Order: sequence, then C-alpha cells, then structure tokens
Amino acid sequence: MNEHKNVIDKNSPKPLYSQIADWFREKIISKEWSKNHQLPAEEDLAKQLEVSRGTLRKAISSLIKEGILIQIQGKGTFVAEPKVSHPFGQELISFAESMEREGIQFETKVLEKRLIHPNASIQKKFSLIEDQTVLYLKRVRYIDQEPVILLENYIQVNLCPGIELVEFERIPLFTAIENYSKRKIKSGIRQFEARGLEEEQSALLSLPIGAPVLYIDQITYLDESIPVEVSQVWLRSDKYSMASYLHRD
Amino acid sequence: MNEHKNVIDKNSPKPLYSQIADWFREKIISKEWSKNHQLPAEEDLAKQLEVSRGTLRKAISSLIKEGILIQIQGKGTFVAEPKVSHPFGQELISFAESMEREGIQFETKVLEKRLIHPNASIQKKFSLIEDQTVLYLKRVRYIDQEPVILLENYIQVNLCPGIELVEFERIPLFTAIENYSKRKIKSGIRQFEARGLEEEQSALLSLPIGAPVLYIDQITYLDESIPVEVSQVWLRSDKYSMASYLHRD
DNA sequence: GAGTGGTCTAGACCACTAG
DNA sequence: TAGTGGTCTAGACCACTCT
Repeated sequence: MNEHKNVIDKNSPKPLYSQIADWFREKIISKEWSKNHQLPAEEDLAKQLEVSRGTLRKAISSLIKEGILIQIQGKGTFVAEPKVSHPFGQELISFAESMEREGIQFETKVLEKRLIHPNASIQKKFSLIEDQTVLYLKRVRYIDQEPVILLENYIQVNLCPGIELVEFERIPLFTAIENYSKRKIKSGIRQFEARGLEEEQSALLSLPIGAPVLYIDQITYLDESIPVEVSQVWLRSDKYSMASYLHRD
Repeated sequence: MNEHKNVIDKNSPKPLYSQIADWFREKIISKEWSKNHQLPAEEDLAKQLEVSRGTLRKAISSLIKEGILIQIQGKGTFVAEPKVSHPFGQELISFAESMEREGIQFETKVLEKRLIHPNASIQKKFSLIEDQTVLYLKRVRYIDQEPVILLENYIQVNLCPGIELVEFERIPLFTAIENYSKRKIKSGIRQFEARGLEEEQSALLSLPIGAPVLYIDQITYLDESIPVEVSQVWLRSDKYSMASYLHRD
C-alpha cells in the first residue's frame, strides 16, 4: 500500500517537510524523476507519505525556491529543466556544499590558518567592540587541477572553541562551525562585486593582474543575528559563475 | 478593539498574506516600526488582523526572506537592522523597481529600441525554433548624473504585442511586460559574472576599457516557464553592488 | 465536470527563552 | 512557569486547466 513509508521518520528530530524535501532531491538527482516528470497530485502524495497536505506543500515550496520543481495551477507539479549550474536559490550553502551537491570534484588547499587580531573593517562586520582574536583562514579551491576560488575566512573562535584544530582540507567550514559552536547557522548575506585581481591573488588564481573576477563579501549568522563568520571570496567566473533563482509573489 | 481591521480586505483578489506583507512593509519603511522593534506575538496579531495564524506566518515568512524581519524561537519577531543596500531577497524585481523601493533617484536613457532577429545565443535562451523577431532595447541608467547600469533587453514581442510603443524612459520594463502580455511575470534566473569592459561599453559607463564590472545575465519567465525576456546587464559595482539575503532551513 | 494547485481556517502539541 | 515561535493536522473552498 504505502511504498514511501520508510523514507519518513516521524520520530526524527528533523522536520517532516525537510525529510520530504531531501527525498525529492534524491529522486531528482538520481534521475528516478527526470526533467518534466509530473509528480502525483498533492492530495495523493500527502496520503502516500502519511503527512498533511500543508507539510507536503512546505517541502515542495523549498524545492521551487531552489529552482528544482515548478508548479502550475490547474496542471500539476513538475521537475524543472536544469537551467544553470551553481544555483544559490535562497538557501545558504557554502561553496563546498554547493559543489558536493552538484557532484563536482574539487580539492582544497589551506594556505594560512592562524589566530589574528582583525582589522577595523572585519571588526565592524562582527560588531566587535573589544579587540578579540579571530581565526583567519586562507584557502584555494581547485577543480580539475585549476585554481577557481580563493577564500579568506574570519571566524569568531570564541563562539566555536576548538575550531582552530580542524583540518579544513577535508571538512567544510559550515560543518565545522555548526559542530564546534553546537548551534545552527541560520542566515547570511552575500554582496556581489566585480574586481580586478591584485598581484598576490593573480598568482594564486593563475590569471593576469587586473583580470576581472567575481568578488563576494559574505557574513554568516547564527541564531539571533549573531555574526559568526565573515568571508571574502574571489571567484573565476569564467570557470564558475553563480546563479540565483528568483520568484515573484 | 480592532485597530487594524481596515488594512485587510477579505474581498480583494489579492491574497490576505500578501496584503499583510504590504502592510508590514509600510509600517517598517515609515519607521512606525523601527529597527529591533518587537512585533506582537503571532497569536495576538492574528486575532487583531482577523486571520489565522498560518496566514500571518506566511506573510512574516516572505519578509524574513527579504531580510526585513527576523524571528527567534522563544523570543519573538523583530524588525531587522538594515544590513546592505540593493538586496534581491527571493523576490524577482527589476532594477528600476528595486531603486524605486529604496527611494533612489535615477534617470533612464534609451539608446536603442528596435525589432531585430536575435542571434543564436539569445534564440537559444528563448528556446525559439523559428526565426522570430524580438524587441531589442539598450538603455543606460544614471544616478546623480553618473552612468551606473547598462542594460540590453530582448523581449518576445509576440507575447506582449504593442510593447514596442512604450516609452521606456518612464515605464519600468516589468510593468510594461505584465500590462501588454496580460499575464504575470512568475520567475527568473540571474547569473553573475565579472567582466572587463569593452570599448563601446566603457564609453557608455565612463570607465576605462578593461575595468571590472558586474555582468548579469537574466532570463525572465511568465507562468509555465515561458521565457518572455532576456537581458544582459553591466553594472558598475563600485557604485551599485548587489546583495542577497540567504537562509538555511 | 474532473483534476489540479492556491488560499485559508482553527485547532493541537512541541521546543526554546526567560524570569 | 508563562510566553514565544516551529511544526503539523484535517479539513474547507476557490481558481485554473483540460476535455
């Protein structure tokens, strides 16, 4: 009768809508549901999954924001055609998480990792009043042996004690922050600019000085608008351009 | 008893949650609710507005995505501190709409407006098979007499007949598309890159050749994933950088 | 008319925060 | 313990699409 029962665990602390969304993503990534596939009607699907229609709709809604599903009133719910790579719908995911989700192979090289006193600009972003130390991280990401992303991160160590010991070659920064702070990352702001490469950066990204790159300034927050991480990212947009799905209410 | 009754019109075709969201925006923009102001509890507010808590939460949720409100479990709902300018939360709004909402004065100069046969790259984005004509628009936007944005738009005229007569100096493109197509714009995709200016563009934006600018490639869709407009935008990110609020579920 | 998604309701219980 | 948001339910009715 109920072939999907096993995928939903009502006793898990993870919300049902989130479990359902994960299950949809799997179906779609595995091509079990390929593009333009029509999903069962909401009412039927809700019955099969033994959840209310509202819960199901919350799951669908998050995938619409990611650009993975589309809904047309009177017709149905369909798997969207993939339009672009590297989408960052509304969901705050790190570059590493994004690449992993897309199945892109990459390597991370840690150039620097040390505790520093941040300059005034970083302090301001953290709303720091006292002169506290933060963990400074400088990394380059390679795809197919080519350098594509240069990242500088500043992490509030007092919010995640012990994080300075993490091997950031393998562990995604967001994972480490959530583990060591024992809290969840809640939101973030990304600001997009275009910049010409300076000498030091140009060597690291194998591009000439002055070459235009996407520059992203990011602040990541825990609950209650507590800033936990500030980063500056230089991105070769010839190799990895970023895209956003937008919707009009 | 009920001081807010007048703001919600249950007979309007506009959904209640959307009316409530507009009402919140007004309260916040007018500073009646200033930053860090705590909103009444959801249950109380729902009673005052004579709507269900679910409807109220849907309105709040859209403002959270825009970065205007934050919610903290156990504490309450608060007006967020403005963090950046030019946010494009989840909402698909045009550059003109965005600037208007922020109260930025700008001027638009139309450099070209004519029907053309688009090249292969544009045709592909429209998924056009036949060789149809589209309306080509080339505009520059000035803020404080300085050129800041260069826009090239390609509009499917057969979806919005008559749109070629619009005075685009005054009328926002999205408004014109919705009026002439008699349909609503539903979604869009923006792809961000960094590019160096070419000669012609550099003259229009008053920047040297090769200067890095934000390049945004956008496709706008009506219902059912019908592409109605394709645009290429060059943006002086020293004058107008774009920011996105992101949230983690 | 039958089938779909879009909106809305009125509850219920849980998780978290603070005094 | 009281107050807050977070999740979930089981319905209802409406708007739209297709035949």
